[in-house]
Amino acid sequence: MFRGANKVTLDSKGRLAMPTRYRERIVERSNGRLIATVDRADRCLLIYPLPEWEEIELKLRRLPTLNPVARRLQRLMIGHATDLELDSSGRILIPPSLREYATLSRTAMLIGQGNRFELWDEALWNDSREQWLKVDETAEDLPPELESLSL
Amino acid sequence: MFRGANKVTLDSKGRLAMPTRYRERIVERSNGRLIATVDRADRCLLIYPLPEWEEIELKLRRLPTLNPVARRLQRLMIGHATDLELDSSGRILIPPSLREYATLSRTAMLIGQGNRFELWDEALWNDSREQWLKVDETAEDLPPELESLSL
DNA sequence: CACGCATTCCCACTTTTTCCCACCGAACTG
DNA sequence: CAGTTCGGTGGGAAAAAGTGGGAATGCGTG
Repeated sequence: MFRGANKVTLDSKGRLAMPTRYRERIVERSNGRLIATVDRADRCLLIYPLPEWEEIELKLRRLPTLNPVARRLQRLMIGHATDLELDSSGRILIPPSLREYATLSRTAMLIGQGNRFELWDEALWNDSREQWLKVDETAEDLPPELESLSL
Repeated sequence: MFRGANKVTLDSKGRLAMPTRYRERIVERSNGRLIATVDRADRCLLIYPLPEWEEIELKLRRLPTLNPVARRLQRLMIGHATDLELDSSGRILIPPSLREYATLSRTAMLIGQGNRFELWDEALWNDSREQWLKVDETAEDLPPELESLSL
């Protein structure tokens, strides 16, 4: 599983050096093959090892094509899903369109999230985090799944 | 399967270079033969490898002819279906009538959607995408298939 | 039958992408 | 404290992909 927040840099060609502690696991899990796509809610990218992604894609594709909500989700997620591969120096190349979507500049944050990574522009990540901390969770109605959550 | 968003250009003759990463798969799947037709809901084109299309056409033809909705779907989709073929440089020629339907100008987006592609005018794609992102999905009634979806 | 328009095929140029190597800095080790 | 190794970074060269134009072929028309 992937954990932790890493400050990473995108060079002028859009390449990103995957932190070494993840490399071995990525190679053994998917032979270095990854899929990047956009996040539906936030301006960040989601990066999955290929096998993990294929499960998700299968679920998405089974959704009814004529349903507008499902269609929207398919277009965003499958429509932006791009194959990436670790190069000989353990870097991945983020294509321009995805870079634009997530407003990625030179410094970014790579966040481990279990079966995937999230890639955020550094400034946006910091701002968002501050926002999340400000929200008073107790004032909200928690969905039932969270009521019983024990951390 | 086809995924990802590709910026493509239609030249003055209406030709579109299929991104190379898809070409091999298209050739082995259907010997380079594709079908383009119109989308029911949006001003974009749908492009299927021939065998995939034949399945779709079969499903459409099985729909009850007396149902007006089904009839409309048949007329739109089967009625606009056009044979395309990859030429020696991996390009397809989009016929003028379909170009008009999807208001395609010089720059377009080719979106992989599993068993098919969608072809959008670039500006329309960008606008639509922004619209989709603005919608707060949680506020909508999600179809039951989506409720439990974990990405 | 001849002419003109439209389509198709093919070639060549330009730009982009990919691959590879070399350098720099930091950290660890002897 | 110096030497060595490893991770990160940048750039350059080779390869591939995209783009446009021109010639040839086919079709419809006058």
